[in-house]
Amino acid sequence: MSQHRHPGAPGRAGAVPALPDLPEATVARLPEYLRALHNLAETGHETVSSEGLANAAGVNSAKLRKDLSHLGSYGTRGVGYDVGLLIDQIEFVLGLTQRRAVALVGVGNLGHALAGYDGFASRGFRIAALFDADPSRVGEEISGLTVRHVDELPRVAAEESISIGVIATPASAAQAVADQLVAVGVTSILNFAPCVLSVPEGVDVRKVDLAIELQILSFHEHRKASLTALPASGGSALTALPGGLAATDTQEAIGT
Amino acid sequence: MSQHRHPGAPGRAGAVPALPDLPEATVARLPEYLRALHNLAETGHETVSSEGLANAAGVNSAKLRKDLSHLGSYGTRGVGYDVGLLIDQIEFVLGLTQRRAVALVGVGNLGHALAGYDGFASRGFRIAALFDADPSRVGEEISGLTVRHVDELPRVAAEESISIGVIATPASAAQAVADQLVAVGVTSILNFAPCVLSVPEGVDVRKVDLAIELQILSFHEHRKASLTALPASGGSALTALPGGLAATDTQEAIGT
DNA sequence: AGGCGCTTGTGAAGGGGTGCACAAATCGCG
DNA sequence: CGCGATTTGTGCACCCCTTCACAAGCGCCT
Repeated sequence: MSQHRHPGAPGRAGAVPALPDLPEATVARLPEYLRALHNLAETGHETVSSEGLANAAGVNSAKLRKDLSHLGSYGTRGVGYDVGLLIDQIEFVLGLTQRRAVALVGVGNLGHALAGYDGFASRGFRIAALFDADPSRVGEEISGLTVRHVDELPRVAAEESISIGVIATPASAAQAVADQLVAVGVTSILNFAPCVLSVPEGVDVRKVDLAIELQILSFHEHRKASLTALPASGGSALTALPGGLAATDTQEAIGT
Repeated sequence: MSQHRHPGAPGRAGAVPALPDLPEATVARLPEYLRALHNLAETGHETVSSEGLANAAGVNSAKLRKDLSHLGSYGTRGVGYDVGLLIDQIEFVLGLTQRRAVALVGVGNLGHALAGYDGFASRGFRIAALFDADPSRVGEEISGLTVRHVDELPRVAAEESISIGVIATPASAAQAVADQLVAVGVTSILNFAPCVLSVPEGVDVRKVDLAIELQILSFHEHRKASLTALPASGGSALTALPGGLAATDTQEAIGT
């Protein structure tokens, strides 16, 4: 692999640039490894082999080794990886050494659930503020936080250092909210509204659309149904799956 | 809902299987196109160019054309695509001509929100039943549905034809629920629990992990921050990493 | 009728990701 | 102290996907 570094490191040999630029696919898997590692740590494991960790994370072991090699992590040949060390490394690379503040806009059905979701807190995030445009919702208390009007966003952003904005509004309001978030300096947005957001360069948007996931499953369901209605010998789609590796091939690549 | 319009069905006798097998990446984008098309239809558009639709869906126009060509859809050169026709074609391919029944297991924080999410109903799905293992939750009414105990799943599955199972339980319960779903014949599962599910071949699992999305954003946020604070500052946070990311290995082979 | 502008559909090139297979490295044990 | 068992790190080949660029097709206008 050509280890081309950024063009701006002339003199210094050995001076390591800020972060290795990881393949996007690797980045998407690191959180999964991290979760598996925490499980292992809690059950008392001190080291783990690539095979074991890959298994726990639901991926191929070669892929896992390549992923970890990208971030320069050293395992020990013949032994495996040090669980604690690996956790620290991945958390550092993912920028989780600081607890990031999240602003959640839209406390409807979904927003309520997100505000109360303890999976955020347990994995390095802190919901710092809740917003809604509906005056009748402002003032409501959810999970110890008071809902504020979205117009207060600038003031709150000045106090707290908002790292990520989460949009859980109806689609019709999402773009306006995104604009407001960008205006107060938020450069990472997680969008639950079913619509395309346009944002300036340098702002990252990830989208989660619950209905889309169902529609993708629906496609496979439809395909499976149309296959069983096909050839003779009652083979059924289960035995007729193509290629060698039919198992769990959907369990990945969400997003991008 | 519309009729049965199989792409290329008339005239071609048996040579073509019921469904073209689309690239997975294409399948994942079709729902996005569908949503954009519905928006266009509501605003009175009868046709749309690949450029226009690609724009509305947030993708490259060449990619969109290739995607649509995969499902045999005809646009008209010089004009574009017929919006209504394209909607029918995509809905057929995705298996949305029937309204699919969804069983939701786990009515905690997230499950509540999913049960009330109207984005499902508006896009071809019907939540047919709610389940939970907690007896204190059984009997509760949510969005017009009564929560039943998860042990009733077999009986309900016998009445309703469950197409997709959604798991919104804690991670500790997810595998058991998945097993139960598989046992009653569900072959598509959407998993919100942060864990890896193992299922038999032929069962599709898609996973949505809200915290993972935040962690991916956190990575990019971290990277952006480390880039702006770049050149002369030798230290950076790198040295804070236990074990160090000493990627100083110049182990490049002699190649070329 | 014929030409012109617009748009689709696709061949081909390039990039990225995946998985295999193996050499290199490390540990434990005799 | 050296050997074998074990496991990492990675070169390589393959495959999928993306993107460009362009010929072919269609409607409209003259």
